[in-house]
Amino acid sequence: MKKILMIAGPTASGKSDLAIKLAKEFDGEIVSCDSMQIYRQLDVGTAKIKPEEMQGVKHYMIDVADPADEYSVWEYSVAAKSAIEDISDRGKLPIIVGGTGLYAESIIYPLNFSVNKDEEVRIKLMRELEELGAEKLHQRLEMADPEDAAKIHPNNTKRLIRALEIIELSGGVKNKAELREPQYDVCLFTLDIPREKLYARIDERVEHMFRQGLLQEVESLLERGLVNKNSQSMQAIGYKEFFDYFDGKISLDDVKSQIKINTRHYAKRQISWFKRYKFAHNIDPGDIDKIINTVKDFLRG
RNA sequence: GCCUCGGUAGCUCAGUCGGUAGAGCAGGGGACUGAAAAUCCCCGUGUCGGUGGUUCGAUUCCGCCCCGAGGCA
Repeated sequence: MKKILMIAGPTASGKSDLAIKLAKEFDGEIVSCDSMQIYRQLDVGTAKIKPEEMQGVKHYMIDVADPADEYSVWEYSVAAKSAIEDISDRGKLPIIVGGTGLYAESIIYPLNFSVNKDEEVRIKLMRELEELGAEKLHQRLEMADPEDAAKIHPNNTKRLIRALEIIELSGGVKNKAELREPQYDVCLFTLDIPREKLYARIDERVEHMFRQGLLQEVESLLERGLVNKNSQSMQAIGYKEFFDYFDGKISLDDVKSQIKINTRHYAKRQISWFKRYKFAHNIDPGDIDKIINTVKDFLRG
């Protein structure tokens, strides 16, 4: 199995900096694992690394989709794994970096499904949801796939619809995660810094984004017609909060504090997600010597 | 100075026809391979502004006081 490094953890914990250090130390190349840095033109709000900050280290899976595109784990997984192969074949160390748990999951374990999407079916299901209610649809899922139904709360209509959509389109049941085996030899670091410090860094980062012209970035995206309110990319924190401001419902200060709050919530969810990887090295990103030694051991082993 | 309306959880507010109170947000915890920066679940005791009085019992009724908003002067 190919050896890869993976750096995960909450937003603003210092993943990118650490990744650059390790890439230089171990002759690595970086594969981003971030569902929003995928998009071109979403630079300030996603805290995307700037070309000059890359310090000559090659980056993959950044700026690979248009802001109006819908992107999915499946697409990510295929492209990211091909980048990993490429890096590895050239004798360099692939370093996967990012905070999107599901995307990270798709690197650690193989996905056992492919693209399966149909706008018509989804619209039909959403209409049914309105007419019949979530309870009824959940019961339908229970008939088709009791195991899956047990895992999806009736209030979680987004997941509910997706599950039914998959069943309708595939004519069967959803694939189960339990059957999967790791596809790489992964050395995973989950960055861990005290909550208080993390929140302070988040606040600082949001302030910085505004200074860097976040408002202008969002306005420009809209003015050029590159996105609309419903674009998947506009669901990102740092973007979606502006729409109420454009509608005159809230002030710019409200937008800013809402972004801070949403980012904290997001960080919390990321922390929860990454706890599932019991094999991870939970570590302070400042403890660089220990990290480097851990990587050395990993590469020798 | 007088009148009116407010003063209840960190914030915004609901409520108690008198039996010590509850939502949203914030905060905390969690779930999650198919839209994932998405989506969803769980967690609410606080001198109910202060002080007297009525009452078996007051945050709820009455008096006074303090604070805030508005109106009349």
